[in-house]
Amino acid sequence: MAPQNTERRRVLADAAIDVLGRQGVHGLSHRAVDERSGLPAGTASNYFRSRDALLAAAMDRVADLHHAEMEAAAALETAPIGRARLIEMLGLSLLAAADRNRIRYLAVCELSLEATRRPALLETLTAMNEASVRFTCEQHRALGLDTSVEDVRTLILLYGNALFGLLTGPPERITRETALTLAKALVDGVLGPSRSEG
Amino acid sequence: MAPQNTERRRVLADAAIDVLGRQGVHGLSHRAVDERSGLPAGTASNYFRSRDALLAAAMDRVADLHHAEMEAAAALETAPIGRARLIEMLGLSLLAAADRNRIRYLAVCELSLEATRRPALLETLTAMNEASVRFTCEQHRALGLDTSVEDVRTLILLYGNALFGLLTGPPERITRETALTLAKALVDGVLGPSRSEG
DNA sequence: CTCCTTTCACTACGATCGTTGTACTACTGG
DNA sequence: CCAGTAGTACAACGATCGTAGTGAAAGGAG
Repeated sequence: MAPQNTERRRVLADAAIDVLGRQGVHGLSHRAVDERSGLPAGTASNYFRSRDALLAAAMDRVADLHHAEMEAAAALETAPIGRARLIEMLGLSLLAAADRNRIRYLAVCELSLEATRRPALLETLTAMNEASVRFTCEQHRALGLDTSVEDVRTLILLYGNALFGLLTGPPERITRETALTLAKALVDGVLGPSRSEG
Repeated sequence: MAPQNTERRRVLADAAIDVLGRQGVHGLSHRAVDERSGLPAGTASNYFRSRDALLAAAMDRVADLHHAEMEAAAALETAPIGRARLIEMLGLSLLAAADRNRIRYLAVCELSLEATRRPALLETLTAMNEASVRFTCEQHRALGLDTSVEDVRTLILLYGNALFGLLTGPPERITRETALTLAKALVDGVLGPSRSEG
């Protein structure tokens, strides 16, 4: 029977994300995950009996990490903020994702593309996106911004994909400056130039 | 010796793009390209002796197609245009890429991600991007818009990646309406709200 | 202690992969 | 007509893949 040990499953899922980010979908195999995790050979195939299951585990784990990060970021900011501060927050978050968490978000890109062909992945991916939208909506309200749901959706779509551009482009373009420029373009473009400057 | 027959190389490269778009990088193999192209088994491995060469061929071909398409689109519009028309052009181009040419641009996304780990691919990819930037600059000038090089660069980065979002998201969101909304956000965000309405 | 169930490490199998090599075919100039 | 050359089809190699199975360890029940 397939073992349930959650801690090991987590370790394996993290290793899978690492492999995805570094070697891409083509590099993901049970054996590669075994090596990356440092666990004995055969362990990955033992916990996730198929490659599909491995992919799904990586996707789930990535969604969890993403949610945790969102909540952590939200906890830092509670008082109402203005347009300028919103841009800064978005820009810094963009930079962190492209720089510090580069490998993980590269894995997200790989998984997003893979989800195109795997309904199961697409499901948790869109769920993750919907959660982001809901969460960001609440967050905007808490910060005193009355952004519409549709605008938030557009903002998140553009944000996620500016990230893709940053990740796949020349690495030297991953700077605080570029990230802030992008964030400003996103916010100004979606919310309008300066409807509620504060 | 490796055969030079350009026509066959083109057919094989097109088949490789098709495989990339439909099955992803993981699905790309000499044999898969043979099947997709309808050519006899072994042909792909004959023309492109390694998988790397196959990937590079797909990348080159994609760049060629992209350039051809840009020039074709440019030929349709010669007189000066205003902000509104620019948004419409961008939006329709976005829609076409996500809908009509879906498979090909999915392949571009796969290749972009792969380029992260393959310097050779990254080279032609950034060359393709630079060409787009230069081309778009000239085009903007010809259309009576004085967009700065940096703004064009940002615009193209966001454009290319809004495309990623459209491609990887739920298919039902690929509509003329969404495309135009995105285009408007891009233009307004990068160029400012309405500095030179016309 | 003994038995039994659960968890785990490890092995084995067929299939497919990337790659290279070899034989057939269709032209070239003589 | 016959070499010689370039292009093509096809076969074969070891390596790796995805998956399933098997036997050992661990831990609780009687």
